Order: sequence, then structure tokens, then C-alpha cells
Amino acid sequence: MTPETRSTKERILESAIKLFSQKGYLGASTREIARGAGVAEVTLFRHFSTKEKLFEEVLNNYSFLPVLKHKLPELFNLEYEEALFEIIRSFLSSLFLRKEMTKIIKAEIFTHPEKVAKYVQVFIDELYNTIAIYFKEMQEKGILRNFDTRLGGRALLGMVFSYFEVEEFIFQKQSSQEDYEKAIKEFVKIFAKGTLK
Amino acid sequence: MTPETRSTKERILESAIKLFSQKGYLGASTREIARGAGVAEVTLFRHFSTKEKLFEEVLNNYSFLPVLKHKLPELFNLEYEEALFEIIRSFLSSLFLRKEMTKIIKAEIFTHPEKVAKYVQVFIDELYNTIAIYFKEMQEKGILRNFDTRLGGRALLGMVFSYFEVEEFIFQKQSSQEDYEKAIKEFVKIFAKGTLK
Amino acid sequence: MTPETRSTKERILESAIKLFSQKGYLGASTREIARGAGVAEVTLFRHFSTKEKLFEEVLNNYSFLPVLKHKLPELFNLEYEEALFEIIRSFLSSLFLRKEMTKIIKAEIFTHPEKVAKYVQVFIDELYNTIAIYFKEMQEKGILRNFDTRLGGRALLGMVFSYFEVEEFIFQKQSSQEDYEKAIKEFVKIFAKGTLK
Amino acid sequence: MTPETRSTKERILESAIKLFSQKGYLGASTREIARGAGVAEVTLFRHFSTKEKLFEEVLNNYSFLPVLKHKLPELFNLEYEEALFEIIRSFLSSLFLRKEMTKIIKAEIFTHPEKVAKYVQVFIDELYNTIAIYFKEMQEKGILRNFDTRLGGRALLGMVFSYFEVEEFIFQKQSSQEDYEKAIKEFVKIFAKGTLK
DNA sequence: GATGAATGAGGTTTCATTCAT
DNA sequence: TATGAATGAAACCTCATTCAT
Repeated sequence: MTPETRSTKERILESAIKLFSQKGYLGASTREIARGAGVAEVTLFRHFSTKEKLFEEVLNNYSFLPVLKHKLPELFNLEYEEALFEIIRSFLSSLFLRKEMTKIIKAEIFTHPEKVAKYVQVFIDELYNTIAIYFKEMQEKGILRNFDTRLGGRALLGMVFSYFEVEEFIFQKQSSQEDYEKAIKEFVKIFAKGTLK
Repeated sequence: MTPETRSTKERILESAIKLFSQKGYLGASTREIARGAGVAEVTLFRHFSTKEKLFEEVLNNYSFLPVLKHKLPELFNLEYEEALFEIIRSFLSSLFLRKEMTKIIKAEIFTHPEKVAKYVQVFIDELYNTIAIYFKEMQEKGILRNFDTRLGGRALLGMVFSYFEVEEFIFQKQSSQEDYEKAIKEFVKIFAKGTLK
Repeated sequence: MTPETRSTKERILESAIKLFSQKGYLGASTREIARGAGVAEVTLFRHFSTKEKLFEEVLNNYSFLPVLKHKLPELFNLEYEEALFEIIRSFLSSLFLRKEMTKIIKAEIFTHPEKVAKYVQVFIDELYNTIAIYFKEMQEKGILRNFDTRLGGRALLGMVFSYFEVEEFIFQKQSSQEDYEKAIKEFVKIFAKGTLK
Repeated sequence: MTPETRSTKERILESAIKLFSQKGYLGASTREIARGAGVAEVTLFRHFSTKEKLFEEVLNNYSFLPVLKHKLPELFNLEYEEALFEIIRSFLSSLFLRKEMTKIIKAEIFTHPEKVAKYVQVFIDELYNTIAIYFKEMQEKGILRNFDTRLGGRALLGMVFSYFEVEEFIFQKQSSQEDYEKAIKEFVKIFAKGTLK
């Protein structure tokens, strides 16, 4: 192994994601990214023929996807409110893990819609559908009242995501675990009461 | 109005907001902005000594603020669900009117936190507080159950804002009036049932 | 008037033609060209949006064209051999005047065929036709024997141009006026004897 | 022959001559040349320490030289016009065979005079002298009139070379065999009539 | 108040070449 | 012999900004 355990390509990708999230696609220069990875600027271009291509690979290499899907079965073993907690917790932890990617997506979705939007659409769609499936089964079991399950999912995640956005990106106030717990508890109560039979 | 009714400064500001929202702060060059306003590049610098200053003036000139506050009194004349509809409608129409500014804020909040974040914080805070006041009174009237009113407000607006974001910016699917109506109806039902006594 | 009599644009064009002819299109950097014109590199790009565009303007600004055409009438007043001398002299002096352009054309015709070839084609074609007209009339007057007049023109100019090429570009031996005179005399004799009745 | 019969070095040389003739010395990158030869870029540098050295070897490996010299004796067995045809044909076929080298020489003679010019000088000189010898003997036999034999050679080849240049490089019009035959016939007629006693 | 002309600094990308294997 | 990985230097070009009018 070389003295650096990660491969050059990986180091560049990491430096890129870090700088893109801090300064945006245009603000992060290839020179900086290369320096951040400890390589010469040319080396970056040997690995990613273009800054655009580097950007695409950043998007592709940090998949959001399969967060919730495989947790679906175990949700049915939980009480409704517990299941909602579990959904939110898994969603939030995914957001925190990929906070930098979230920044990139939010910032670049207007300037690179073809790339960014398409990339997020898949994730979002899958997420909504997964939750919708859970709600539908809960309706069929007679536990939940009748409502559009996909919109229900969007409502639940919307509350959470908006809270996350505002706390982290707008107020930027390193919110405590407790703040989050309190908010989630309130959201779950409202949503549960609002959807149970 | 004829195109030349607006002052040069206004034309530059309009061109700036348009281009900033399309290409981001860095992506929109002063040359383009000037061309968009039909003036020479230098003229832009006569009016705004710096690109940064232009950006600040863009932020300052398009205030989000007083959307909901002065509607507060009339909310109490409405039935609860109707009041929720009214809140959402006024919030949404404000978003649509300032869609371009919303883009700018979302895209630049990471690269210009001092300017953008502070600017939004005031608006958001005011908004949450206004709604909280409404909920608190409704609780005191014994109509609503006990819950953290500010978090309640954040839940309600979160659902709506998230829906708006996803429809307009991620799926970009010129959603119909009906789509929105349907979603709002579902959100209101969930939220109302979840917060009524 | 500014201290420099020639305009900035002209100075850049002159510097460009000089360096293109010395180092070729790729070998002459925009930095050098700008320095040669005494301006900053950016200034070059304000005047010629692109290096390619600069190259095109170099081609367009140094027209070869109307060398022989307007001399046509007076050729008929001369004796045949004298007319041939006149044709060659005017052709050669045009070549010497535009020696640098000739270099550029010869060097770049393979790498920029669309631009360079088309540019020369017009000139060459016009030239051949002009001479052909002279020969045709001389045939009709019964002075010259029957031959393909256009090919005749190409033969005459071919001898001269080849001589010029080899002397100036291959042997590079600052050939004396006398060398040229001697060669031309020989060429004229051969061609005249070869085409007279 | 199978593609791999040629040695690596030969493959690189062939790729080089092809790309130099298409894009010029500067325009053809070592990367492309290596790719064209099916080897890694470094391998090219193993064989030719420098791009310059590669260029020199390209020049040295494709000698123009002994085209006409050994045909000299048989020229005397032919009638004059036939001999002229033969000279031209052998010259032209040599040009066509080495069309790519001709391009390289024409394009690079200004930027690499030391290398290219010297290389061509030898060939040209030899060529002129060979023809001069033929003419001289023909004069001594009393068949040709008195004229500078070397200039005569230059006249003859000049017509042909110029025709070749214009057809192939300027008009680029895949000229038919007949076009060439017709032109040559005309040239020979003019030249023969112009030099016979 | 408005501008045409000019610019230093810095952007991304390509070049020929070297190193280590 | 052949190569994958890395590089300093330099290419073209764009940026926000200033100067003189």
C-alpha cells in the first residue's frame, strides 16, 4: 500500500465534495480541489477529464438511496408512533450523514438541473413510494384512516426536512439532540393523531 | 408601462435578480447583467460599486416580510380549517411571487451565509411567530389541544414548503392548480385533525 | 491622436501576422501577440473574441486580390514578351509584399483548410482567369497558337511561384535581383517560344 | 501482413507521419501519436527521447531522394517529348507517394528551417542537377536550343509542382487521372516547343 | 449619468515529459 | 520492453474592476 491508504481518485473526490459544498460548483476551483487532495492539478484532470465530469462522479459516488426500503418489514412490528419515529430517525440520520451532499444539491439544482435534479428525483420518488407502501398496508389493516398515502408521506417528511433545513442551514445553530427530539415528538404526535382512524 | 419608465438602477436590479436566480451569484457575470439591463458594464459599477454590493441590494430590495402578519386578525373570523387554508394560500402565493428570490436564497445561503442567512432568518422567525400567535389564541379558546405552537407552525409550513420545493425545483413539473389544491387539502386535514382537541 | 498612431486593433493584427508567419498558428501564443502589440492579453480578446477569430481577421485584412485584373488593358499595348514580363513582375511583387501572408497560408492550409483554402481559392481562381482572358484574346488576334489558356496561365505562374518558393523558403538565400531577372528571362523565353504561333 | 508485423518503433513513426501531416508538428500531441500507434505515451519516449527527435526521425526515415537519377540513362532512348513525360510522371508519382511528407515539409519549413529546409535542399538540388544533365546532353546533341539548363529544369518541375499543389492542397478536388494527363500534355507541349531548336 | 477601452488575477485544460515498477 | 500515475509550465479565455472622457 502507498503511504496514503485511500486511492488518489478517492482523495480527489473527497476534496471535491468538501469544497463544492463549501463554495459551490463555480466557487471551488480545480486548483483548490487538487491541493486539498494533495495532488497536482493535472492529476485531477487525468482522473476526471473535466470539472463537470468530476461533479457528476461526486453525485454518483455518494448515493442517497437505500435508506428506508430494507427497513420496511420491521416497521410493521412496531406500534404506529414508534414506526413514525423510526422512519424519521432513519431519514434524519441519512440527512446528517450526507449533509455536505445535501448542500451541494440544494445549491446546484438550479444551475445544473439536468444532472442534479434527475439524480435527486430517483431518490425522492423511491422514498415517497416506500413510505406510501407502509401507510397503505396500515390502512388496509384498518389502523389508519383513509388519505392519499403518498401525500401523507410527503407531509411527514416535509415537516422533518424543513425543520432540518431551517435549523442547519438558515439558523445554523448546531441544534442539540434534545431540540430535535422535541420537534420530532411534536411532529409525530400531530401526524399520528391526524392520520389514525 | 413603457420599458424605459424604470430607472437604470431598477433595470439593473431586475436583470441581476433574474440572472442570479438562473445561474447563481458566481455564474452570472456583471457583463451579462449589464447587457440584460441594456446598459454598459461600467454603468453597473457606477450604481453598485461592487458585485457584492449589487447582490446585497438585490436581497434588500425584494423583501419577503409582511405577508401574513396583517392578515392575523381576520383569521379568527374563519373556521379552523378555513384559517389553515388561508395561511397556506398566503404563504404559497408569496413563494410563487418570489420564486426567483427563493432560488437565490437556496443557492447562495452556503456561500454567503452572513448576508443571506441573516436576511432570511428575520423573515422566517417573524413568520413562525405570527402563526404561533394564532395557534396560541386558538388553544386559549379551547379549540386546539395543547402543543408547542411554534413547532406546530413549523410543521404546517414545512409540509407546504417541502411540497413547493419538490414540485417546483426537483420535479420541475409545472404542477397544476389542482395538484396543489389536492395536496393542501390533504395537509390541512392531517394537520387539523392532529391539532384539534 | 494617441501617442501610437495606429489603432490598438491594427497593432494587434500586425503583431499577429508577424508571429503567425514566424511560428505558425499554434506556435504563436496570444500572450506573445499581445506583448508584440504592446497591450495586455485581455485586450486582444476584447478586440477578437477568439484566437480563431483573430486568425480569420488576419486573413481577411490582407487581401491578395486585385493585383493583375486592372492591369489587363495595358497588357495589350505591350509586345508579347513584354506583357509576360509585366504579368510575372506584378505577380512577384505581390508575393514579396505579402511574403508573410504567403508563409501563413502555406503553413496553415492543412490544419485550417476551411478557412485558408477557401480564402486562397478565390484569389487563385481570379488570377488564373485574368491571365486566361489575356491569352484568349492573343489567340483570337492570331498571335498565339492554340492551347488551353487556363492551363497556360497555370504553367507560367507555376514556374515563377515555384522559383519564388524554392529561393525564399527552401534555399532561403536572399536571392539577388539579378538572379530573379535571369530566371524570369529564361522562363519568359521558354514560355513565349512555346506558345507563339 | 498482420498489423503486428511492424515493430513498435515503426508503428509510432507511421502514426507520427500521419498526424504531423494532418495537424502539424504542434497540433499533433504525443498522446495522440502514441494512441494511433497503439502504445502508451511513455513508450513513445522510450523510443524517441523527445518529440523533436521523433520529428527528425520522421524526416530521416522517409527519404525522397533517388527518384530520377537512375532513370537518367533510359531517358536518352526516348523521343524528347516522351522523355519529358517520363520525367514528369516519375516526379509526380513520387509526390503522390509521399503526399503526407510533402504536407509536413510545406507546413513546418518555417518553424523548423534548420531541420526541414536542409533536408529538402539536398533532394531538390539533386533533382535539378539530374534534369540539368539530361538537358545539357540534349543541347550538345543539337536537339535543344541554348538555355540555362538548371533553370529549364526548374521551369518544367515548377509548372508540375505548382499544378500538384493547387489541385491537391488548395482546391482539394480529388482531380482525375485525366485532368492530370491533360495538364501534363499541355505543359509538355509548351515546354518542348519552348526549348527545342 | 453614462461609456469604450483597457487590465491583473485567476479560471480550466493540454502539453511534453519523468518516476517507479 | 512497456507502462500507469504523476507533474510544471503554459495554453486560451473570462472575471470584476478602473481610467479617461
